[in-house]
Amino acid sequence: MAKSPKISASHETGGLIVHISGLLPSLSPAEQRVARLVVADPADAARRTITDLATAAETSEATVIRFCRSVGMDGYPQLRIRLAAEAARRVEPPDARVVGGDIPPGADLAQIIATIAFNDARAVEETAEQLDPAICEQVVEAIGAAGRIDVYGAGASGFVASDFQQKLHRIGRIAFYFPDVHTALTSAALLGRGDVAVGISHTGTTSDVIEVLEQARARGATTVALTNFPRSPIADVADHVLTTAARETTYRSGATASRLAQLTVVDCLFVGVAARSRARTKKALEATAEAVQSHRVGPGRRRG
Amino acid sequence: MAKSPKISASHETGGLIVHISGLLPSLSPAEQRVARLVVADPADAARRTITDLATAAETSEATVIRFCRSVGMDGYPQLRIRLAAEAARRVEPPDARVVGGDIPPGADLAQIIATIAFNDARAVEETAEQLDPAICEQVVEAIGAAGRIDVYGAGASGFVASDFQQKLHRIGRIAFYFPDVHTALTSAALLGRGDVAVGISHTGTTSDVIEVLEQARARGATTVALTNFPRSPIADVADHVLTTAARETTYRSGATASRLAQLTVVDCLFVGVAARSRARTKKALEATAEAVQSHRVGPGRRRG
DNA sequence: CCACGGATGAAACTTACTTTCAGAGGGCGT
DNA sequence: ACGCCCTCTGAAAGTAAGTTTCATCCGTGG
Repeated sequence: MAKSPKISASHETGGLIVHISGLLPSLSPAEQRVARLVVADPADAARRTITDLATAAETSEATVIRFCRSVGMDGYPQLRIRLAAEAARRVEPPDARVVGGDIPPGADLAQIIATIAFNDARAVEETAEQLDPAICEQVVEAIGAAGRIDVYGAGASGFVASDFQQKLHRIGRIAFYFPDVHTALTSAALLGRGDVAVGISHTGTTSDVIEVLEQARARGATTVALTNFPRSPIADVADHVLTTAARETTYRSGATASRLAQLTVVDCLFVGVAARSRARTKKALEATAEAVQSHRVGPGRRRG
Repeated sequence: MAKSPKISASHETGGLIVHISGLLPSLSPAEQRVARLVVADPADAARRTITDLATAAETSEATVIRFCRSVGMDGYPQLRIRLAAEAARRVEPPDARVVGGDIPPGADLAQIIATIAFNDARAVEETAEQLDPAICEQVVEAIGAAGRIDVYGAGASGFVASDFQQKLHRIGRIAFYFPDVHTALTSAALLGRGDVAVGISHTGTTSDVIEVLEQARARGATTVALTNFPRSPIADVADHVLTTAARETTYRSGATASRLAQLTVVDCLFVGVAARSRARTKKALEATAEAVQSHRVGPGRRRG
């Protein structure tokens, strides 16, 4: 019977529900009815108004307030918020997403979205984890000091290469990308000491890219490879090897996860280079942003 | 005209904060002040009373209510609860990685990598969370049944557009991408009922893309917009609006996070379309893979 | 049996939330 | 340029929610 109201409930950012169940026997009957409702479905309780909850517990609002105080809350709104938070936290992670696996034949869009997003996000995170900052640093240094940067890539990796080129260009670096192998070879032949050549190939076996990188290296340029497989042939012709960490789902050989991983690496390099010369970079970025301004229309608030 | 597209506000069980940031530019100034407070610290906002929040945002309670309605809530209490839930669910990043924020001036490569990867992964996850499967389904249906698909995008979004085109093409769909506005317009003019036009623009304000999409729609094609801002002008010319959820770091206006988010959406659509006709798709993929085989060298693929 | 004290709900009260309304300001067509 | 219209905005009125007070009820111990 010994009843001590207002149990110090200071620290439980977490187990509010647990805390309440613990206090349950020490509560008065009417308060217990409230408590049971709350414990049974916190999320639902959070949605109710105090009057509503009181009615559901077959008691008065006053008792609900007393209950709030009994479990250490200031008042009903605070309880509500805590309950909402609590309920949100105990949401189980969505159902079985096959890591790196294939999409099941009968999958609906929701499943597909969950699976893809999961794998994509994983690829990005894991790539970042295994990326060697020291090597990145060297590459950033080289690019930052380069007279000229060539970026090579074929097929899917071509997009990434092109993207990198555009980014570098945008901050005032002299960078090139060539969709065509022959042109790329020509360009590589004109590189020299102090220049940088970046070859991107997911498999690391794309002969075109390897060939071009080889040429660049022979001319004295610093060569960088970006691939998912560190011991693939492309590594043999690169001074610095950066790796992605994508486990590709067979079905989508469009290789999106790997491309996202590549883009992340490219982005890191880009920011690294940009950070080296902040002022100059900022100016360049602003100038380029301004340049496309006339091709934008007003923000357009619709909503009748 | 006035076929108003469905803004996927319905499906936000998850990314309320993200949803709000997407809507931010379409809000009125006073509401934006409120929104910014909310986005900056949801947990704190949930603790405040409406009067308190209004004061903090230097506006009136009425505006806060308007804000609640603008983002799809019934009223302030509901917003509070949702915010509390949201805040509880999000695990704070261990060290000070400024979410969506800028890279600190003195940052070393390791920090840069961590920050970028975090934001990139976040963008992918949050995009998937708020993506409406029902709308995706409609888009997939349309594309699957389309006689022809045009994909439009300018600048950074151009890469994504081009990527989507390539993917569709690879599974045997008739798809086009045009780097040039005039060519794109010409193509759009030749679309008709049953065809699909996809416009990609992060800001949703790229006039070139909007114009082309408008043209396509006028010719009877089904139009799809992919943007970060659901109430931007591009939404007005689209039958279906798909949204990404990237909070862009100012420094890297290369807009990588948003591009990753876009690629994720594109990938979902791609897999969705591919899944519709599995056998045919698989055959096409294998054929295209074989075609580039001769451009691959040696063993490469270590690790199994 | 009465005095006492905790438990409880009705009602008064306060605070928070919501709606209404009119003024300010900005854009657009004439 | 002018005036119209439409949107944004906060003040104030109005409503609903939350909180306090207090009288009552009921069981308990003197």
